[in-house]
Amino acid sequence: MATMKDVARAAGVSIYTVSAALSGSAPVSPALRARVNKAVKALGYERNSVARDLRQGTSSLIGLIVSDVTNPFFTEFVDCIETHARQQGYSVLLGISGHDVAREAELLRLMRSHQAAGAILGPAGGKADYREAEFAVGRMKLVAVDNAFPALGVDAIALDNRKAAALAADHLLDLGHRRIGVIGGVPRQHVAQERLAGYRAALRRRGIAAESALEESGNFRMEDGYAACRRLFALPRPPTALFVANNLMLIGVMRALGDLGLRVPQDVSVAGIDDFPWAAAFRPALTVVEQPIAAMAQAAFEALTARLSGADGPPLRQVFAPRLLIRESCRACER
Amino acid sequence: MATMKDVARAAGVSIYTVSAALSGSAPVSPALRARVNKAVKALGYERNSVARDLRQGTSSLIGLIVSDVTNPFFTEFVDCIETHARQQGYSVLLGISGHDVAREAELLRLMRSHQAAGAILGPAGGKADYREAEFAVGRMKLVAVDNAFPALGVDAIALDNRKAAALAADHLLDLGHRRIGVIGGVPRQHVAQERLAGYRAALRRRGIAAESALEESGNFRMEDGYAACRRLFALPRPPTALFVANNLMLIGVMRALGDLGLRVPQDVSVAGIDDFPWAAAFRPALTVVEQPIAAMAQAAFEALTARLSGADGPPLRQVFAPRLLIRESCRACER
DNA sequence: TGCGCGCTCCTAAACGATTAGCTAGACTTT
DNA sequence: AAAGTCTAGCTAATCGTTTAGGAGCGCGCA
Repeated sequence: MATMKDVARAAGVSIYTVSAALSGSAPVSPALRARVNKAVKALGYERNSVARDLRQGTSSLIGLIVSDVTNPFFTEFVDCIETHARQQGYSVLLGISGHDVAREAELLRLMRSHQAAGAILGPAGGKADYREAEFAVGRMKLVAVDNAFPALGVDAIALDNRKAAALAADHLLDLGHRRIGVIGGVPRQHVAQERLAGYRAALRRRGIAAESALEESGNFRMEDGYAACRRLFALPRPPTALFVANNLMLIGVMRALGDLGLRVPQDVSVAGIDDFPWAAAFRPALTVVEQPIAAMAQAAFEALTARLSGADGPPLRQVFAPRLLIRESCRACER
Repeated sequence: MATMKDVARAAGVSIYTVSAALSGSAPVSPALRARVNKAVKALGYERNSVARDLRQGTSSLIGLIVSDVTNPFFTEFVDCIETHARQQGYSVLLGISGHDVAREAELLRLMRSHQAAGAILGPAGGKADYREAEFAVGRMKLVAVDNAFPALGVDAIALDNRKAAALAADHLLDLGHRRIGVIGGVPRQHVAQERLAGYRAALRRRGIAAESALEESGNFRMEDGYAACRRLFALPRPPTALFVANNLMLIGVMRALGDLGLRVPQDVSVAGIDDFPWAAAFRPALTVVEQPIAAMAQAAFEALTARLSGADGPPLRQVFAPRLLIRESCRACER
């Protein structure tokens, strides 16, 4: 509540001196510095960042927009970004888009309006959604993560999603499965398209024709995985194995299989994308493709700070390698 | 980048008129309003919240400090709060304290400095940590959640933690267990103390003496649960059942039991506090005590907005009732 | 002594919005 | 027609910082 003016008066110096003493922007004699510090303590003064930000024209805020915090990928991602941000003196403005492009745009507007220096986001849409986009407009630097693709025109940090899907699919194929159901993600999103493409490519390489009845998709949420799984097993010839495009849907699938009385891996083999802290504690422990989340978060943050400290040039794209974690949810096909 | 001044010039009106037209703070004729709107669109003007906040002396930011986002309780809590906040026109400044009181204090300072209107937090410390606290200092309204207790001097939203622990412990006792190991939380935290007290009270009511060797504790994280569980089963006479004070440690426990080759519930019964989206998909499905997270988040947010709209009076305390979800991880004691 | 240089510190002008206080015109009222 | 009442819009002060531009002082050098 006390302002610099109050501190200056109490210390018997000018506002300038207080500012200089506190920020170190100009030399201040030890005597005055001591008086200032004493006054600061006495009054319990705390700098008003809003005034500072107004004057500086930018703030120490960075935006962080994810489509769904309850998705363990983003949960950990948020955790990592918050840590980096705090260590570098930034505060995090969190937004959750719920896979909704309009909400995402609104959040970006809000963050611009708060003069956030930059933002890291997992875009909610695909190529088609950002035609007329007020996406990278303004001074705010943007870094896209996860569902990131060149057309966005901003730095992008992504997994090699085709490879990730192929890793899981190949594992199932190696075990002899030929009817592999897939539960893909939000069809509009690039990340989902890539994973589906990776799955199809893996089948094609073995000369197996894609069967559209085996291709389901959902919105990356638990209930979508559940529903899609029920649909697949209502088929006249249900699959012998399942590839699920993300962790949340994988959980839904496990629940659905449990409800259907199907055992994993005895009756059905299941592999998914996205490791999560619980995957190994499951019975059966889940075979999944892991993303290097911490490394991706660090890369995203560093890409942002690089832009903030003036780096320009064309948008950069960093692709990370997925890794297959073979646990217990897949077994050789017996049919 | 365009300012009100630019808009005013483009529309041929004064800054006042632009402000009035955009905020509706004073009547503006349709003609001028239209000119203003046209200029706004043409220039792509967006209000600078920083300037507005400086002038108003407060901002539309609210702080949200949790000890650990990767804890599903807080993950969902953050999700709920963000939703309410966005709907009410607030933006969320996220901080993660990592159960560290100093970091929490630093985050609060930061948020005050950003002129946040208020903050919702899951305090990292216990009574002892907030002696000299600069806790509720300043104009910023505070609401405490989860590890909330009267001594904080702010509105508090909490679970009936004793009851929650007793619910779990009684369930195990009803099944005939007499050597029930407990893995408690951060000992410094009120929430952990209450849960431990609830467990002890349940034993006492059955005339069972507490045995300190069976009382372990951890920092509410997975690895703590894992380690504590290993210690309990290294005992000469290990427990026949386990009560685990939170979800993350429960996962750690399940992992540890798996590594030890112990089956749940055949060899050991396990009950915990905190339901989470995966608990029911586990094999065995986990018996846990559920907290009404959404209701608590709503209560927290409403408590905050009530304070923001001027409600004063003594700190309010709202206590929520826990609910036992009996699934498959507990079984009658055979020894 | 006079000049230049380096320090430390000050004064005052920004930053971009909100808003109190005022004015000019239109409309009533008598 | 004069006076009063509204209304819409303007001017200028204000929020709490940062910082350009300058002032005063001490010191060294010619």
